[in-house]
Amino acid sequence: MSGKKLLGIPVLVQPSEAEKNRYAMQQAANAMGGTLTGQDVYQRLYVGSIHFSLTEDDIRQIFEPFGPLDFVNLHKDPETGRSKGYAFIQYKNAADGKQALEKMNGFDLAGRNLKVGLVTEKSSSMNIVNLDDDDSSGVGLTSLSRTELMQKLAARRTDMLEEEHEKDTQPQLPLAPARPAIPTKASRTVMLNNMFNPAEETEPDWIQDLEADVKQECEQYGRVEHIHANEDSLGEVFLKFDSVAAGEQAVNALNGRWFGGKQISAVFVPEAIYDAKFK
DNA sequence: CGTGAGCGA
Repeated sequence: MSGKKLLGIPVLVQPSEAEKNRYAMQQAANAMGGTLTGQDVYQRLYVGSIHFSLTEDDIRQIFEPFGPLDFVNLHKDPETGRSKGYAFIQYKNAADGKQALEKMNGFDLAGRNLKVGLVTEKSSSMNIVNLDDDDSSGVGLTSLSRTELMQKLAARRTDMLEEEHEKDTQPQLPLAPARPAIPTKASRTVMLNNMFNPAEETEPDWIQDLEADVKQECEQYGRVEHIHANEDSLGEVFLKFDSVAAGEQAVNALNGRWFGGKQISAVFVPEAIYDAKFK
């Protein structure tokens, strides 16, 4: 499966890591006098290298296709609410967890390779029942991640429609993971965020100047057919390229990059939504 | 300045 492309995204499978963890885990389990059975270890998984813009809900969407989850626990900095990039998840059934580990370890999600492994248990407190009230998906969002969230919600809707469509051909356990609802649906229409702060702008024509600059800068990825900077936002710039490939290049090149002291994000916008916005 | 991988309250 290594090197295979899923959703136009390369998949890297790293069996050595998983294998290492498995050995360590089973030895630990044996040493502990059999508190953990060979099945149990697969229920709880460590998921690392998660893109920082993904929420607990996103993680759930990505891993739930393998089977029902008890909880998803994405670790965040309590101060800022920012993701720390790793999570613990628990499946109701160990067999599902095994599938998830094998299929999702190394999965290139939003530009990062997911690390999925067995949990290295802490010595004490191992049977905390962590019930997860999952309606906290909107807490501590910066204005930047809020727009990304809206992005993802929009993407999720179309995903659900597509999944409905595929339902009759889907087996119980998908061979390949169902399309995760991630902000990575490639399109030629793109939104940049945090490109400017209107409060800091003084020139009367700053918005036009900015559009011209951004357009010129972005022509290296492909022909820019349309651009619009939203002056009532915290730096939104919408771009339509001439091809999906160009949009992908732009997102890959620009997302996370720094631009005049601000870190910008670049996400795909479904073309239909884009068109509806600007007509 | 810049989330590097990271095994939790």
